[in-house]
Amino acid sequence: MSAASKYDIFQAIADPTRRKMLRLLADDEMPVTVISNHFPMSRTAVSKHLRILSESNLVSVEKVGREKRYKLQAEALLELKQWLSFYEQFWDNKMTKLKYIVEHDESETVQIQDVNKKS
Amino acid sequence: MSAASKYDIFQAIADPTRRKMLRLLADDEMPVTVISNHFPMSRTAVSKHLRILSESNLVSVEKVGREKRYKLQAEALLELKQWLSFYEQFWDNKMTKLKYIVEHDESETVQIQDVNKKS
DNA sequence: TGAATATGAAACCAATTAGTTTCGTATTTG
DNA sequence: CAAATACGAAACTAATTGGTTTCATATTCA
Repeated sequence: MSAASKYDIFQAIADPTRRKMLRLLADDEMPVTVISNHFPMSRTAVSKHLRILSESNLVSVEKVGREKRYKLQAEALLELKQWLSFYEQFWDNKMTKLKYIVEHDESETVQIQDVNKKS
Repeated sequence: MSAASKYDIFQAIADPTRRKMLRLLADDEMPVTVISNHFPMSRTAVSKHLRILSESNLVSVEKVGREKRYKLQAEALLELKQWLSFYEQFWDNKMTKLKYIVEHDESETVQIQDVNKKS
């Protein structure tokens, strides 16, 4: 597929500014200058963030005339989803427990914390 | 609930060492010394990583005698899942497209890349 | 063609991060 | 009680990060 991503996706989304950029690009693709209007930093700084997002394949770039359109590539987030999926078993267990408590009406008001209590 | 997490969860999982620690603790809770046997760094360094995981509520600590048992708190990852869920709409679109291609047998061998091609 | 626009590379800087070693304090055990 | 064990705080360091400004290049437009 594309070149091996130099940047870790976990690293890429660690920065709040970059997460906001992804969210912005989810609405529409746009060039650097437009993107930088949404952030309190220089266009160059924005450009650097975009490079990191690009190197982790979270955004793609298309040159149109003298501008470069940055576009969200959400599929890159599948790696994150996959990573997360391993841990779902733990929530599932909690959910199962919670479901049990609710169904057996062990208390009047269900307190989420109770799910974690030692039995 | 617990004290406001000083550490961002995105930040916490950005580090590969910390991700490995979470994976290790998924198998069982254990004290620092045992954990540090799995990593090529000092016990103190491991301890610092655990503090970050702890401050983002990804692990909890229970003091047992002179040791402290670190335990995975996978529910903290729900924040990540929620963040991710917003972007699922994009994969879903791709999936819908792929499903269409498969069902209408547009080519002998389905090439995943085709899904992204301009129409 | 010449001015304006869009962009990133380069050099630089301050703050943060991930590690180290050294030391102090609990707790257990002989 | 004294020695051993478990742990983190403190002080320090090197590398990385997130930002800056300045400059060069490509493209468009009048």
